[in-house]
This record gives sequence, C-alpha cells and structure tokens, in this order.
Amino acid sequence: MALFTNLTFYVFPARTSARAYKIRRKVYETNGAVVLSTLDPKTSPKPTHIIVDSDWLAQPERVRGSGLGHSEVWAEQNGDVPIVCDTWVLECMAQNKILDVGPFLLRATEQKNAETESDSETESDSEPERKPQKKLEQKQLHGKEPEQKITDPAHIYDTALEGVRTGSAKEEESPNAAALQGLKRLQEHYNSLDDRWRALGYTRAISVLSRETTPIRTFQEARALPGIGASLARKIVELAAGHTVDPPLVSALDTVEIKANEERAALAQIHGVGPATARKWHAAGIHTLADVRSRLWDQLTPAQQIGLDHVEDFAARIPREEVEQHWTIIREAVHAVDPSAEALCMGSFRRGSAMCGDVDIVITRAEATAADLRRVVARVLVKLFESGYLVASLSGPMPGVDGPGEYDFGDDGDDGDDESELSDESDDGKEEDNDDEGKKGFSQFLDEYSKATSSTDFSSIPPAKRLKLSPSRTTETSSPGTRAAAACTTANSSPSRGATSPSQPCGSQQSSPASSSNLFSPRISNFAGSKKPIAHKQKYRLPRLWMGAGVLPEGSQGLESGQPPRWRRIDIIMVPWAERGAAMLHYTGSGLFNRSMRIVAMQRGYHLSNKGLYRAIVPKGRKSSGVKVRLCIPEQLVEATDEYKIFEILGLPYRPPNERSK
DNA sequence: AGGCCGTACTG
DNA sequence: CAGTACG
DNA sequence: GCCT
Repeated sequence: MALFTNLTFYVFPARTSARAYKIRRKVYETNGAVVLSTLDPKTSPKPTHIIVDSDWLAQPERVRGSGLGHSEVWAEQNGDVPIVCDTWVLECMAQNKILDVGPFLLRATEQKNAETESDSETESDSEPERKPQKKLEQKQLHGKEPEQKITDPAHIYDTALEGVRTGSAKEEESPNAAALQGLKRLQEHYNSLDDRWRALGYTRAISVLSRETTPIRTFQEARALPGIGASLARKIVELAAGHTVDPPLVSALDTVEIKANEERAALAQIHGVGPATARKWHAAGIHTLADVRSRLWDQLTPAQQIGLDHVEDFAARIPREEVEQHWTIIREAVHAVDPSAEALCMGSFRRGSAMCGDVDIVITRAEATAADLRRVVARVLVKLFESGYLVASLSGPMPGVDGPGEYDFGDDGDDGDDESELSDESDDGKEEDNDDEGKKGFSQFLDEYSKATSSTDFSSIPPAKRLKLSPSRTTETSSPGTRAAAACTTANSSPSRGATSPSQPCGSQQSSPASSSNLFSPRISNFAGSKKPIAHKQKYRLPRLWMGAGVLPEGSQGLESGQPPRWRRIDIIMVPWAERGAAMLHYTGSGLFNRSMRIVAMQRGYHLSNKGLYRAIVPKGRKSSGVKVRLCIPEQLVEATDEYKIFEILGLPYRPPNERSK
C-alpha cells in the first residue's frame, strides 16, 4: 500500500498548468495521495493536508498574499487541515513513513522567516512614525511563536479558530444588560432624530459596555471605559440602578416625542428606509407599517416593497447553523458555474457569532477581475433564482422575474463581443472595472448569462417559473399585460408572518386606486428607470454588491416547525482577486471595527478601504499636525491582497476575526 | 471648536 | 445630488 | 454622545 494512501492533498500554489506542479502532483499521486485541484469543502472532499511549495516559504509575504490567505480562511471556516511545507512530503517519502506534521507546519515556518526578515524589513521601511507600534507587534508575534507542539493542527490558524469554536458566540446575559438596554433605546432615539453623531457616541458606548464581563455599577467604573464620558457614565449608573429611560432618566424627552421616535424607528426598519424617509413619512402622518402599506405602497421603491413585506424576517437574527446552510447552497451554485471560484462566508459569521444578521458571501477567483466575476455571479444568480432559493433582489432586477421580455436569453444573442478579456494585471492596483467598457448594460448582462450559460439549464426562464416563486396571490392578480405583476408579486408574496402586515394582500391595496391608478406601471418604471419606460433597463449592470433574499428549501433542518421559512438577507460580493485581502478585512467587519481601523490608518497617513490600503496624499496646504487632514487623496496602493499584512503595515497587532467586534 | 469611515448603489 | 446600504 |  502506497505511502500516502487515504491522504488527500491540496497543493499550493495550484498552478495546474505549471510543469513543476504537474510533476509534484504526479509524485504524490503515485504514492497514493489524492490531489485536489480545488480547495473547496463542498465540491471536493476535505483535504487532509495542504501542501505549500517550499520555494514560496522563503517569502512569507508572498505566500500570504497570494492565495494562501484564502486557504487560511477556508481552513478557518472548515476545520483543521494542517498547512505544511512540502518538505514534509519529501521527508515522509525519504523515511517511508508518515511523519508528524508539527515541525513542518506553515505557521511556524512562516513566523520564523518573518522574524528574521522583519527586523531588516522594519528598519529599512520608510515609515518612521510607526516604529513603536511595530515593536509591539513584533512582541506579539514572538509571544505566539513558542514552538507549540501541536498535536492539534488547529493551532496553526492562530487564535481565530479557537474563537470560532469556542464561540465567543454567546452573548448571553451581560451583567450590564439593564444599562445596555436603556442605552440602545437612547441610541435608537437619537438615530431616528437624525442626531447621528450623538447616536454614534451611544453606539460606541454600547459596544464597549457589552463587552464588559463585570458589572459596572459606579460612575467611576463606567467613566473609566473608553468612549464613556461623564454623561454616559451617569446614565449607565442610573440605568443599572433600575431606572428606566422614559420617565426619569431622560426627562428631557417627553413621552410624546419618545413615542414618535419609536414609530420613526419602526418605519426605518424597512430596508431602503432610513431616518430621513422615516421622518418625512411620519411628518406626513404615516406612523405605522400598516400606514405605509395602505397609503404609500405604490410609491415605494421595489426594494422598499420587499423590505416592507419582510420587515420581520429581515430583522430576525439567523442562527449560525442556518447561515452555514445558506452558504453551502450558494457555494455549490458557484462551483457548479465555476469550480475555480471561491465563495467565502464573511460578516458576523466569520467573526464567530452564534447569531448572525445576514449572510455575506464574498466571491472571488484567482486572477479574476470584477468583470470576470460578474459573469460568474450572473449565472449563479439565475441558477439560484431558478431553483427557488433566491426569492428577491434588493438591488437590480430579479433575473427571470423582472421585466417582460428582457430576459429572453435566446434572442439577443449576438453581440457582443466586446468583451475582451481583460486579463488584468496587477501591476498596480487600480484595475478596477474599466474592463467592461462603459456600461453596456443589460444586454451585456444578458449576454453574459447566455454566453456563459451551458445552454440547457437556464436558457430561458419561463414566466411560469416566476409565478412559481410566488405561490400566493400571484395568480389572481396577474392579469393581462402584467408580467410585471409577477415580478412584484414575487416580492410581495410572502406569507406575511409579520404582525405588521395588516391583512390586506397587496393585491387588494393595489387595487385601491388611492394615488396612482395603475399599480403596475410604477413598478415597472421603477425597475426600468422612470423616465423611459422600458428601454432603459438596458442600462442595467450587475452590481458588485448584490443584495437580495434567499429561503432555505422546505425540508431543511433546523427551521422552525410549521411556519414557512424566513426570508433571509443575502449579500453577494464580487471581489477582484487583487483586492481580496482588503475586501475580507472590510466584509468581516464589524462596522465599528472597520471605522476605528480606518481612523488609525488615517492618522498614520494611510487611506484604508475595502479596496486596499493606500498611502494618503496630504495636500501641501496643511501640515499633518496631530490631527487629521481632510482631502486625503488615495495615492499609491500599498497593500490589498493580504489581510494580515494590512495590520502589519499599519503597525497594529493582528486581530483574528473573532476579536473584531470593535 | 470641530472631527467622528469609505465605497457604491438607487432614484 | 441625497439617501441608503455594506462591513 | 466622546475625543482631541
């Protein structure tokens, strides 16, 4: 029996065309190993080892930045697969036995290398100001380094895994629950007043306090926390002592105002409705969701209509296990379309939360540009809509559901062409999406679908299908000339589980001629662009951030019994390969964490976003005295592919996802 | 006194 | 452009 | 709201 029988390897870098790769692969295989060509939990079996080319190990940053980062994420989310240097394989063969991977684990190797290099690197590097931090960081690295004897391979992924596993997940009861509750209320209050900065103060305070594990009962204790000043400290103490927000504590607010704000806050729960709209509506006498439905329905944007129909669903938290199921469905669809593409689950899921707000999936692929990914994702969306998993699109049209003829794949055919393959380069980092030359639009969109589509499957999506998506009142409503009806119905069709929805089916209200007689026209125009009726839709181009909703299939496990499954918010983000590190950082969040990290970047003369870390340009007019300078124009891309490195360059100690609550 | 994240979509 | 959304 |  061959040495590696029963072992499954994934070889990195997976340059399947490279000669060296082929040779290595062959060697492994002749020794009995199964070598995976893609690293994916679903389409392929889980590897037992990830093997990294030793040449790459000489340059840790290169390894991290070039895809291994992905392996790490993958591993982080899927379990303990040791990442080892290929010398392990060679040693095994030399000794004809399977050796302990411990000494060959990448993390250790990498850190050793990093250590030797980092000194010179640090010094030689041009940033004078961040020296102190650097030191700290190094210290941390050293701290972790102690030759762990790793029997459990999970250690190599650093604390990230532990966090996920242990689940910092349970937020359970905080000893400061009472205060937190009151603060949340006030935060909401100021938010709906549009006093955003004050609200931000509360948000930060809540974040800090919620992470506190000991009871905060005195003014001093509270005041000592970062982000909590005298005013908040006082409130916290009072709240903890049992006072309520309404009457005593916030006497400044009369009950009437409080009530109004709660109503506004409720309105703003609708996706697509923020403080401004909520205030406007409220001022106009629209105080409840029912009011919105009955009096404003046909003025709502398509997204708002969907949002209204599913306020409750969308507000509900999603158990981590369910997120996993969504992720699997999407990932499989992605792989069916393009096996080399990756679908990573980010957001609170990656941070390890037990309950998540939505499902954030980042789609990327080696070397891919945004345009490449659009092609992939377009097909994925069609597929998922077709299967009935996706049920709504909050941005852009719903493939197969929207406008009438536009989705006939068959006809337009042609064209095109201009595609040009942009092989992107990475020379600098601003490749962006210039690729698709202008925005061609919808036709291109369709084209991409049809082109990419393997003929059969989604060659066309018959109207019937659309109806199917929306079982309920579609049928009766749909009348002649209302293909659009199908569309809107789909959106509305939910069996309203919300208490909010006041019985009347949208069909009926629509029929109520209230303002606009024709219900369908507004929506069509919404999708198409109000001015020009239909022709306009041609402008549509799949957004890089697609927002929508999905539902687990009926029989799925873990769903509440009885009730129809909830619609869940799904975000699918297309991330160009070159930006994956920055994008992962961004989409892992949390929002507050991102903001504070960006502030640090700013203070250190950088500009950080989901697209990368840039050196900022300071207009010569000002001196960057301690404070921040506006008009920082992103100048030169410093780093975008490696999440870890971004921390490093900023002089910040790496924070694993589960510690990024703030 | 003045900042408080940065990007991208929709209408 | 304002508004909303994403983390 | 808090922080500089």
